[in-house]
Amino acid sequence: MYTLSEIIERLSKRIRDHEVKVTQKSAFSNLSVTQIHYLEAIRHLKAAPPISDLATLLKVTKPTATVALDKLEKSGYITKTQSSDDRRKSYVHLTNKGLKISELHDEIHRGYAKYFEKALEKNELDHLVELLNKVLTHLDE
Amino acid sequence: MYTLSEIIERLSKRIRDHEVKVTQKSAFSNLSVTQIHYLEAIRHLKAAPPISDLATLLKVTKPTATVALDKLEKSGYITKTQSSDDRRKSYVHLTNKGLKISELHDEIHRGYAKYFEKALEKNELDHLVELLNKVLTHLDE
DNA sequence: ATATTTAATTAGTTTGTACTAACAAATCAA
DNA sequence: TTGATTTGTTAGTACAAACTAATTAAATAT
Repeated sequence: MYTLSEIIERLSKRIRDHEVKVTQKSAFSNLSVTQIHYLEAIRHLKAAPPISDLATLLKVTKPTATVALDKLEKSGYITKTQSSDDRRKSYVHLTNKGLKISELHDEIHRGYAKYFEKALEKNELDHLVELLNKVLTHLDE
Repeated sequence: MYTLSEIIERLSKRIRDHEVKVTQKSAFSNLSVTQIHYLEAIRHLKAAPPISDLATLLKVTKPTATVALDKLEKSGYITKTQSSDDRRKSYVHLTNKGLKISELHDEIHRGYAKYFEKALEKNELDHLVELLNKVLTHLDE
């Protein structure tokens, strides 16, 4: 029987390992976890974000984001369009290729969720989801 | 209301961020998360392990482990002693300094556990711990 | 005794991700 | 209009963390 802090440590480590492992295969082969996080961030924002917004969101400097996005553009995962009302701005868009990859990434977590589903009964699982939602909601505040 | 896979994604990301953030402060200032994982691994093993064992456990090559441990030795977090029955072997020990740091690291997770405790009632928390233990046990098999 | 294997190291390299400084171009404010 | 600010880029750098190949020394097997 693990304590809560042990559970937190073990579970987060395992999920991370799983993410890295799956990422370094198949469709993701040439993308790092960090790069995929850029794609995810773009997708989760409603409108195509300017580079600064992405830098802020991902907590990196603008040059860091610029360089990372350059790579992603060259490999065809994103495109940039210049804003018409402020021509300094470049909006970042996912290409179909980029969209697919970022959706595949969600699949990793869904895959991991299956382990939970296997380990628990339906009603236990529902309760777990409920409890964890409560925790997450509390963290969001 | 988040789905299970969203929960997994968000929670593991937050815990990781928390770990990195706390690690880059105070007593940890000059140690990376990876380096702390070496210290943790040494502590969690009963006897002082030879370098090869650590490399295997941490899933890196021996040269990688050697270099990492050299650094930790120079900074005074570990020591090495030559085995008497096989003089090729070097056993790795934590110094007091290294022990303290690795224990402090546990503190990070205990700190994170507090967020859970704040968000939930006592009986909810107990139930959550029970359910997550069931998941972890299933994963361990 | 000689060959093979094992433990650890050294050297050299690669990759990923970040930074600062300096700058151009566009916009905004005085 | 002129100066300050903002957006994004380029150039140069730094560092962690990993790898392979080659080497030393010790132990084991033939």
